[in-house]
Amino acid sequence: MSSKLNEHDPRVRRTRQLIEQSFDNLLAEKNFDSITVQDVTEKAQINRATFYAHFEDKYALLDHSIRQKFRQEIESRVLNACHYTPENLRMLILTVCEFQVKLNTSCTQSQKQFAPLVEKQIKGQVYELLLVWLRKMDIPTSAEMPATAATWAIYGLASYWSASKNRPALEAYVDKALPLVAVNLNPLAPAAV
Amino acid sequence: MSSKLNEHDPRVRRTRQLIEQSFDNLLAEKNFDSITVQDVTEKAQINRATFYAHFEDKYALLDHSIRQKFRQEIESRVLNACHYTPENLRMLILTVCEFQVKLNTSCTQSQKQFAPLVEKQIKGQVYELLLVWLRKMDIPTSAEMPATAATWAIYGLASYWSASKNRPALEAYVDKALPLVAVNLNPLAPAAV
DNA sequence: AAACAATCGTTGTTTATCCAACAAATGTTG
DNA sequence: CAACATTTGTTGGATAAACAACGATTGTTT
Repeated sequence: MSSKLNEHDPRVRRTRQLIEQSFDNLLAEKNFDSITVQDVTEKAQINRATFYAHFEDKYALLDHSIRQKFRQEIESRVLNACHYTPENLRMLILTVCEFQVKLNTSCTQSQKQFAPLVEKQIKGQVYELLLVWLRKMDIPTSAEMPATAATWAIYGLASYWSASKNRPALEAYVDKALPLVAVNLNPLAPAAV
Repeated sequence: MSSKLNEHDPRVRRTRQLIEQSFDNLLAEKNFDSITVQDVTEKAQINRATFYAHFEDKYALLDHSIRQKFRQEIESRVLNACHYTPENLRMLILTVCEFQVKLNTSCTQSQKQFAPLVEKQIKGQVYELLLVWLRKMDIPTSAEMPATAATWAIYGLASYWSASKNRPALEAYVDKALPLVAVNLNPLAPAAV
């Protein structure tokens, strides 16, 4: 770990990418517990010491990987996710819902142990995004509390939906969820969504 | 260029690979003359100075690229190219013939200017390979002259074939060419092939 | 339990790459 | 032709990655 690496250095980007994709490939073969740091570095063709310059250990890599995947999921759907629009909020909720489902279906049984990790990362990402949105709106109150409330609301609604026996259509569900969340982001016009 | 880079260093292998494949991709887009070193390094996401640590200029890269392609062509056909067998010699002749044809057909007009370069690289590769073969045979005479004769014979026969108006079937042609070349590699039993 | 092997996390040193800057050569435009 | 822009090789200094080695855990075998 030592001092921080320069994120803009091409070398750093390269090795990080190599580590990430090697890890992804390994996860498709084995379960997480049986993956060693050596496995990752061998497949990535990088030195083992270099790994530790980027990640504290393989758990930090897992964290980062989950975070990355969710972020990509958002960015693939939203043109400019950096400011609030009702449409962006829709997409955010929708993304969280689908991410939940994907975990329940496409992932192997053995990977469900990471549910709490995933929850933490998703909430973190959502919270950060909502903070950005709120701070760009000129509101008198602080942004932290509305962001927290909205984050938990979104995650809770998504969990509820993904766990439902026979889920309603996603689009329709999100339409109903939207005003419940937006109310925290529109303090000036709470009912008009 | 400075001092030589360590060929076994993973970093060296990586950047060389990046340069090579960026160059290949660019050649598919533009013609060689309009490709700059900057183009290559930008596409490869490496620093321009690093390029010059690997190649003297873009012409050296072209040389290397041709050499590489021909070598791959051989290695894709021959299991163990490191010693002489009649079958390996067959494959070598065959490879040179097909390489010639490929240049005359699939390549754009503008790339035919490199014919002499290609000739030099092919002959170089063939010669090196024949030298290895000859030196593993316990023959009293030196290996250089037989290797030279065979190299030119192979290249000449391949050129002749690829330039023919209506080419005979490659397999049949190679069968006839084989003894003409093998005679230089079998000094002890020249007629028995 | 003891012996053994594999993995871990760290360290000091060497090497490759990055980066910014430069003069020189080349290409382009008016 | 002259002014200008682009590309070319090269340089010195900073930083990331490679490498080998190490003690410390951890896991396995007997």
